[in-house]
Amino acid sequence: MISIRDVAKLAGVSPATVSRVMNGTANVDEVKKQRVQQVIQETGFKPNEAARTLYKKSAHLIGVIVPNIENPFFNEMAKAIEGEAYERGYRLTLCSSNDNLEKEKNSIELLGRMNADGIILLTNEEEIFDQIADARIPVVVLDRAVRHKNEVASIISDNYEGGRMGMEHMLDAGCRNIVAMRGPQNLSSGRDRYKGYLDICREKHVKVQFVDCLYDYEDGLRSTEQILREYPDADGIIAANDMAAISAYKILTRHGKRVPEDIQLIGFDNIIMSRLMTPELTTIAQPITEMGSKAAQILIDHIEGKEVPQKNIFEVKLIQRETTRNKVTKA
Amino acid sequence: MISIRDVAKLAGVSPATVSRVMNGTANVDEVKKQRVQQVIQETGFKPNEAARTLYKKSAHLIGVIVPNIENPFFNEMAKAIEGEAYERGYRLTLCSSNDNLEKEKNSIELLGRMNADGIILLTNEEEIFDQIADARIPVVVLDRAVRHKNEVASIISDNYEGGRMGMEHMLDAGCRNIVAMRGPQNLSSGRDRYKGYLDICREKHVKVQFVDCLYDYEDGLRSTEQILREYPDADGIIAANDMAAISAYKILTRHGKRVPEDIQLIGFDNIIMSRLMTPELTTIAQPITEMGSKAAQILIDHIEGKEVPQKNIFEVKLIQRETTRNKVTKA
DNA sequence: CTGAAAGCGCTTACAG
DNA sequence: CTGAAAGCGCTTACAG
Repeated sequence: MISIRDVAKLAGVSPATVSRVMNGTANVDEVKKQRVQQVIQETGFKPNEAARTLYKKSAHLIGVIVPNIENPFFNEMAKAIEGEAYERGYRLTLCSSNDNLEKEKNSIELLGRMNADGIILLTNEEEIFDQIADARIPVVVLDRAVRHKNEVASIISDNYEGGRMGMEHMLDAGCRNIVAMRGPQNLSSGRDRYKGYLDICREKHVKVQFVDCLYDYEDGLRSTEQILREYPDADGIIAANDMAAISAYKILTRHGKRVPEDIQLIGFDNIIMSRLMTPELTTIAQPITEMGSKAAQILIDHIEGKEVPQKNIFEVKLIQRETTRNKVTKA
Repeated sequence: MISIRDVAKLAGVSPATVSRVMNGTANVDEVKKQRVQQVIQETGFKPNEAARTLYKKSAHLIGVIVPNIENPFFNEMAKAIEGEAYERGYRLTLCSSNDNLEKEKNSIELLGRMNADGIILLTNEEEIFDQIADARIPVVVLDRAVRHKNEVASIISDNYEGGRMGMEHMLDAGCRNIVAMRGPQNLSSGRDRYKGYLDICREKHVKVQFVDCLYDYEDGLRSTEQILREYPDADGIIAANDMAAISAYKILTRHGKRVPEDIQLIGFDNIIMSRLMTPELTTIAQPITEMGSKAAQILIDHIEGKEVPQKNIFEVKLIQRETTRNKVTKA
């Protein structure tokens, strides 16, 4: 492999000068600069990042830790993060933790050893923050509201408002017997959505009816069965998220219920799949791509020494599609 | 940050000895070893990977380049790759190229500069191989049949046999007017699936009917419309892949066609979504996870100097679900 | 503007 | 078994 010394020799300058030309880090005599650039061209010299990293203690690397990269929600986030990071000259290294705390910890340790510049965290393990503090790497928390020392910022959408909007829409759509799936209560998104739902119930004097449900397909199946058992006359389901809504649609269909004629259904997130499925899913949209980009942007801004907003809350909005009916005017 | 010299000092040995203890690369006196390990424990010393990389010219890093990480197929592959790589002590850096050749090239160049040990390639840009040759990094090609110099191995499933199986199943299911979506002909998977379909047509004396279709949702929509226009009496569609089948289902439903009563539908790939959708999709399954793992395994084996099989072809199999009917016994 | 020198934090021949 | 030394390939004070 050709090194900076080789280039220097060929161009008749010192390695320091070559470095200065490459990085534009100081003025260099124009003709020498030309010569250096020419030699770089001709030899196809590529600087060794490891050497650079060793000196600068920065690998231009961002670690992204997601619970499961297969999940469309994280997946779309990851894509947005990757896009933004790439634009800014950072690479991304991925860890799909699969709820394996050991793996998460290992990944963070390794990130430290690799001189990663920052971490974007989409998981919720409290324990992990010690590890992060240890590695002394700035972290941006995405879709989670945690408070911790090296946390630079958090990016989240307005789940509370989304919870309200979902319930309001079901009421507007004419549902009179709504059951909510309450999302995981160890996550702020689950808590806030549920709180929004509750507040509308109170304001409109509607009975609170819910079952618990995780954010995944399997548990969506289970909890829909539970709803059908415990609330056989339900005419509306507010799913914990889109994935659970996909499960709900399947179970409802299995039981011969038509959506939205017999029972209406709303999701949360607006993952791509919600639009691909048939019927298309009504849902509360989080701006997933914007949130992912923002996370990368804020982290990199911070890495580069800029001042950065700590709390970043994105608006959600109702996207009405085919699993709920249009607003019915009261008789 | 604490370095190997600090550890050495505290343990009363030389840095070389600490290195030997950490890496188990030579015998070290038992009591010194104990002391070193103790100091490492107490100080929480973590070796700097950049320094190690600089010397060894290996970052224990694998680059994965996919056309689009959002696509469930690549996504599931990526997860499998990540899992295997992690087990073997390699990290993974991700590039979602979005069919941007420039980005792909940049990524590969950067991979070289970062001392990446290998690349797993899921894209099909011919041009890119020059870049790879330039970077002198071994590459394993996944789901693509390309032949090139630094290509260590290729992993692929038996698309030809899958093409045959799909068509045979449609015939068995009682279809008499089948239309195939012919996948992208610049990809071996598209060519081979189509070839399998053709051969069954010939063997069974069935008319060849097809439209062209890319592997994505949008084009699936378009090409299904085309089928309905050009072959209004079709009673079976062989989709280019599962994603296109998802589109087809939507368009068919829009046109008031029931699946499988009026028209039967089969996909290809067995992405997770094919099982989540309602009705569940009949499809030809590729062992996506196994293929991803294998790719990582083979690449790492090669990196570590082992001999490795060049061609790796995985079997496909029919998974009959709800969009086709059971075998009808001939009258 | 520019080069010689030191240093980033490891690893591994080389001697002993 | 073990340490001193050199080297991996850069970057940046420091002098001039």
